[in-house]
Amino acid sequence: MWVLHSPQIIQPPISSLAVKQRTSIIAQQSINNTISINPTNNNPLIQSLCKKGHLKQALHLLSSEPNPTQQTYELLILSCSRQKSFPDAFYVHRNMADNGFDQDPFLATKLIDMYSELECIEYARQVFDKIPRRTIYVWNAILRALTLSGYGVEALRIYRRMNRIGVPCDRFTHTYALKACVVSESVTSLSKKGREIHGRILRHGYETHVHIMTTLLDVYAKFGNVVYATYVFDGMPDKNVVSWSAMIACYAKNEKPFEALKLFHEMVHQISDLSPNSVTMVNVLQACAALAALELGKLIHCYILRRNLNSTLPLTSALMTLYARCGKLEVAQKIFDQMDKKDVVSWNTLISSYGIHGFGMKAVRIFEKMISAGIKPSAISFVSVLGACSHAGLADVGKMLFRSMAEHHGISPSAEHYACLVDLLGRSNRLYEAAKVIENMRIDPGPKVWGSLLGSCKIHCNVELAERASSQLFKLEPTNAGNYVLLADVYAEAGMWDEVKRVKQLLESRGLQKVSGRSWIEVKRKIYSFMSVDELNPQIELIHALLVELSEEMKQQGYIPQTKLVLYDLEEKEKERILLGHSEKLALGFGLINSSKGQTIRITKNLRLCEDCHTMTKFISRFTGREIMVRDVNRVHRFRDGICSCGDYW
DNA sequence: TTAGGGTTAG
Repeated sequence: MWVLHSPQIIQPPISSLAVKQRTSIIAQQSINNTISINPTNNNPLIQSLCKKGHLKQALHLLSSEPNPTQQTYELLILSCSRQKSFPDAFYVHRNMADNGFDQDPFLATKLIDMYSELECIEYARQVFDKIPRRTIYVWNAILRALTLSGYGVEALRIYRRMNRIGVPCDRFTHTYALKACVVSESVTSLSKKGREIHGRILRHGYETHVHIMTTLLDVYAKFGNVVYATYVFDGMPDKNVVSWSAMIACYAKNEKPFEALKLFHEMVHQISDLSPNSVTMVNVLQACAALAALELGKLIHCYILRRNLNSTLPLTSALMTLYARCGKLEVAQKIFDQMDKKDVVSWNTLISSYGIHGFGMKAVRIFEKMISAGIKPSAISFVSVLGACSHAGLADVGKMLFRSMAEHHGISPSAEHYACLVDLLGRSNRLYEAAKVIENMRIDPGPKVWGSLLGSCKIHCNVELAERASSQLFKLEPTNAGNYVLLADVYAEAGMWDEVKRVKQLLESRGLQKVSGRSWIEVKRKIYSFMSVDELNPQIELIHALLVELSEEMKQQGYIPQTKLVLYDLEEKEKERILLGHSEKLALGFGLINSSKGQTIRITKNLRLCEDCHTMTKFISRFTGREIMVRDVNRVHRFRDGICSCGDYW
């Protein structure tokens, strides 16, 4: 799999102009009296030129230096890395080989780092292979290089080899090996690998080492294993701001935003010698964004300003996301406008912010503006802009952008991009076109692509394609209960109750449980959580009474409860009762009771907003004169005066 | 000579 090239192809460009330049530089340095010149030893001058960033001149001197030293090569290598110059790097490497330095273990480490920096991992591997005497630095360098380049499996193979042949690993080796576990495709096997490394770390007595244990915690977090991550965190005798931030990140990214906020609170109020930094705050903002906790998020924003924490690019993007996901698109835009420096992530954040609010064309315009501003779109830029087209029903614009990815931007569409395209076409009820896209895919359509098709089949009730998609999904993700529920939804919509029963039996026989609908609402800076048919809230009776009253009022105005959405063979009345118990309706009822008239009601839901809840929320917004925002798993819905910003397309 | 936590989408 490694492409081997001989480092003897590229010749250094030496011209008479270069010789003149060299003479002139020596003269200038001499006049400035900064460097003492020894005509038989160019090493000090080469080193000085490297330190000052004059790589080309340094290289011209190297060509006539008969005895380059190790330090000279070290600085040249560093300079090539900094200037990202592959031909120069190659030239230095060749020169080293000519002078017998290419097998020096110290310089080999530097060469591996350099090739890694230049994204030429095959050359790094070649350097490693040719070193007869490998110090632990050399082993660690190749582990680091492979991991940074995404070759996690290769890195772990080397780690295994080290253990097999008895190379004594140090604390860096374990850290790199742990990180290698994360950068790979096969999550299951590597999760097991992580546990093996965990065991080895304990056997080597590193259980109190803060760097290693924080990395270990982070690896478990990235595999979604919150229990193991918490176990590692709790067992750490010394925790610093990085360990705390990693644990907060673990909760924030694994759908445990309450735990993330609780841990942050503990960090601030109970650990006196630790101060949160901007990285900590990024994770805290993510937790607020997940809950659409605007008031709490504003408090956190004030905390950041008061503590004068560095407004780094990630922190600013996290703030934009917070406001956008809480429905405050204009604030996100304002933050973006005030940024001195913007990177591709800042632009992506703005694109997706407009996207989730349903402003598809605006998102496309921002995407174009980003390109005009000289920012190269990333793979995520396309996910963002295609997602924005999908939310707004801009199927043809999205198709055009999809084509432009490879044609104009040199990005090969990944399964995620195909999933966006399938979603885009599927939602627009171009289901057979979407299925055709899957048929013609050059890469393996993974669960995301089939999942997109199944999701669209649910919206447009297409039994044939839903069966096709779900048969694939049942093979690819046999334990994902959501796929069974979607298929059952399609059958229920089509009135195929025997099939509904069969799918539900399949779900039960496999011991799976569907993800319960959950909604959150923030009232007076406190967040309240609701589940369907919630009996825990002390105001539940009051909420039910209010919802029944509103429902009756709606019926008089022509509303028909969409009882077909209830997957149980029950009496109509009972189905209506179940519909009224949906978590988003309970949260809405709670919001109506506990907030004053001028306030916007903000609700978050962990799944797609149900059609009946959508209809009812539209009505309530008009009937009560309230502005209601519901952010579901896909997008933001703003209900005002009986109309939703999604235009009933979501 | 080397090290840990961060933003965007789905």
